Amino acid sequence: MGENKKLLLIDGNSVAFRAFFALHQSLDRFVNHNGLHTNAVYGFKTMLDNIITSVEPTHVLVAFDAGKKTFRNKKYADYKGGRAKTPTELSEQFPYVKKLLEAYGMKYYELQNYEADDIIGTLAKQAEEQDFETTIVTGDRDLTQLTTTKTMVAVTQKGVTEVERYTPEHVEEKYGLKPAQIVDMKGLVGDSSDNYPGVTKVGEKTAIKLLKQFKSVEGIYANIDELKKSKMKEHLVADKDVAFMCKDLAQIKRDVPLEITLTDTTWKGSNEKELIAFFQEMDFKRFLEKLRATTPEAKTAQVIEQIKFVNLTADKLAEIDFSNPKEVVFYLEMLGDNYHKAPLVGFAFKIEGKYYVARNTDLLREPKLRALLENENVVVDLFDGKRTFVGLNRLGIHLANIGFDLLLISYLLDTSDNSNDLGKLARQHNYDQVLEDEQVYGKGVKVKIPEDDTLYYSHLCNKVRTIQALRKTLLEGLAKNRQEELYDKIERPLSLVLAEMEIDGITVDPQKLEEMGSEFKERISEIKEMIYQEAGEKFNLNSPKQLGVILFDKMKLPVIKKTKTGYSTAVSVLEKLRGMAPIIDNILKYRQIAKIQSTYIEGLLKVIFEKDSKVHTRYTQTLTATGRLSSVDPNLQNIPVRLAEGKKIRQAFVPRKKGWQIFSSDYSQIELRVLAHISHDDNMQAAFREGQDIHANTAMNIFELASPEEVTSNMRRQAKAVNFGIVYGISDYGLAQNIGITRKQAKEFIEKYFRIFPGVKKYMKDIVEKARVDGYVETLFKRRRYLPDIKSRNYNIRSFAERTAMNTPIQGSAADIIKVAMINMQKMLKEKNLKARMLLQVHDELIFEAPNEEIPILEEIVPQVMDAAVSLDIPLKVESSFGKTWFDAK
DNA sequence: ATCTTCACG
DNA sequence: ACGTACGTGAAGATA
Repeated sequence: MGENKKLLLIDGNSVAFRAFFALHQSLDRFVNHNGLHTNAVYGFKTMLDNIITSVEPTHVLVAFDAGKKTFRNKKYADYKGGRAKTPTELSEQFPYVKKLLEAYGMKYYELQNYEADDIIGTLAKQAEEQDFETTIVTGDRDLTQLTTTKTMVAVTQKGVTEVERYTPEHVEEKYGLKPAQIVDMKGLVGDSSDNYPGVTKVGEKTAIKLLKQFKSVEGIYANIDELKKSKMKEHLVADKDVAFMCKDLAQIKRDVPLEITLTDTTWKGSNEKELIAFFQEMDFKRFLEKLRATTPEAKTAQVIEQIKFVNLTADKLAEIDFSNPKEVVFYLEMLGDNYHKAPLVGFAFKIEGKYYVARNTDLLREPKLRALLENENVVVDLFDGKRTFVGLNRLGIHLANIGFDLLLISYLLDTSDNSNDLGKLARQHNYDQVLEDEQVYGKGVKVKIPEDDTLYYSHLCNKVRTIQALRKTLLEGLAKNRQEELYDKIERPLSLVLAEMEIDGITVDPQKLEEMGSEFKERISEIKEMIYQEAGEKFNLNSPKQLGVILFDKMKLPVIKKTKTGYSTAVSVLEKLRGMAPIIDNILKYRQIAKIQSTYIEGLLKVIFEKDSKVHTRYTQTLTATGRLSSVDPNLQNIPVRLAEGKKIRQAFVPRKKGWQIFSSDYSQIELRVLAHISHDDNMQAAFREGQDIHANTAMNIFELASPEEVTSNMRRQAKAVNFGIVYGISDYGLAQNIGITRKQAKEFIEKYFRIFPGVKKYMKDIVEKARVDGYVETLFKRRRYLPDIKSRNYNIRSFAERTAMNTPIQGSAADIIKVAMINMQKMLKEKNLKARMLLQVHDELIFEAPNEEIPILEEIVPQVMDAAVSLDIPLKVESSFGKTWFDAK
């Protein structure tokens, strides 16, 4: 029986200290939702996992120091004196380290008047007598004195994951001493962190030499006369009392009157449920996921209270009377991301306290249910209103009144944590009575709806319950942030506007794409041939790695930039190599056309819906950190426009009917106008009020010109880059890179800029300061972005957060403005009974299709509505155009 | 899954 | 001294 007993003893304080300082540089990133620092807990946990894996203990005890004073202070009042106070960021974590241990099912112990060392020493001795194999983990090398053939001491290295294992052999090898002599060495050398001095001028080297000769402190003094006359001898004689006292202090006690026995330290493993709860409290998301993924028991360990539900059928529906419901919580399930075509596989709802659930979504078309969803007086709470609206629309049902949208509100509360999975998101709000879809449906190619009714129906009902459970807290959060208006007046109505735009889709002419495709295909193979000729071999042109070998190894062209994995072959690099070899121009041309071909011709063709020859993008409303939309499947916000070849793609985007036009309006320099508004900069505001060309104006100022006529196109181009730089949170380096000037020149530009626009300079300073104080920045409409990195000690991380602080209110407010315009625009089109449809949003422009006869109306009302979206200190400016394709609307 | 590149505002 | 512009999505290669 004896040979299997393995005891693990951990010096809790020492390991927590090590963990804390090992992760000190990322202190700011380890903060949970309650503002608690968690780096030491995290490091401690990592250490525990490692040591458990390697030791596989049967018994565990974690010892802590109890209070400040111990018996050693009676012997030496200054023991551990002059120590810097434990940082509060660490001391606040000790209770949670203990909580972690409880979840791990590990005993911990502390005893007044003794240090953790002494508890460990005592138990190690007992373990020795009872034939345990013992491992001691600590950050303190003093404990190596406890090393024996049956007791190994693992001392944490720089981090906490690596340890140095001390066996008697290793001690011998490292110091040339027996473990028991470590105390003698301490007595001679002293310990600055424990604040006892040792013998003057005796360090580790001298101490070891002496101990090799005389075995112990006692031995040294018994034979002190044998030593030759030396300064060292004088010190030894003078500090004799000190040496004995220090040895005594360093000696770990092995007979502490413990109230626990080794039997009490028996370890039976961790409590999964408690661990999950604990990780949730700490916001240890990766550990949580790992736990769920790797331990099958974890799934069952998470107790989810079973919901009683009615499995709805047409027959049962007939018996139910939804007398006069005011409110319903509803969830529609689809299998797949693309809700324009994903199979509708089930639904669940709660009404008047009861849950109903079914697989067959056709039931929703039954008059009773349809009436419920289409009733304007019934508020429907849900998760992802846009998705639900589009899904129901496919059943011919028009969802009338959305109340609480869990996904949308969760995003508004914190734009940076934006999961689209209900279960994942619920856990972020500390609610765990629902699984993630991946856990129920699987992932990758194996995704499927469970055949087991109870399992599946419970999951759907759990989702409904989650929506209801989180409603109150999240709405309170919204109120606390004063974001009710942002939700009620902007995001919620916008979700429906977007739904309609997505459902409408935009017509794409596949023949046109095919036509262009075959043309590009020919050119690609021509250029390819030329490149292979010049390279002298064939290779995969799409591989930056292989291209790098050709250019930099074979052709010996100069390396301009490297990436993590090798040579960079990006455009900026190739441009610098231009003229050195004709191959470069061909590569650039190849890249340009290959991109158009693969992404925009082939890519777009793949996503055209057969039945209507349209593409139906999805706008992600809850993704970007700034409040912008994004567009996927296909992305219609990055259709080429800058270069002539790519721009042709736009010829394939056509109106849905003959005799219709594509109409487009865009905000001119909206971000700079927003900046002029929020910075209150007089000069910038004046420039906009006077309707000046802002970039030319900037050029005049930074180049100190007397009149606008002196502004050359190059000056204007550079000034424009400066303006962009300002919006992005300027740095001299970035600007220099961008316009190919020296960093010094860039710096001068920026300084001049700030002299001309002092209000802007002040804004930049103030907003960074605000972010530091509040922890977040806001847009005009109170959209919020948290910036914890702004306090980072890491220059790069902090600088990035500072630029973000400057940029987000600008980019985000511009996003707010166009969102308002979209809502008003859609309303206007309906009120005026126009056939025109709003189809696309590309950050600062709106794209419509309309019959010819409505074009003059749009020309009037679209700019009007966009203009009036918000009232700033300065006017907004909107420019419009139209044509028979998107290409022609320029 | 991650990296690199490149399309857009 | 540090080493970047802000915000996105898609394709293809490579591990």
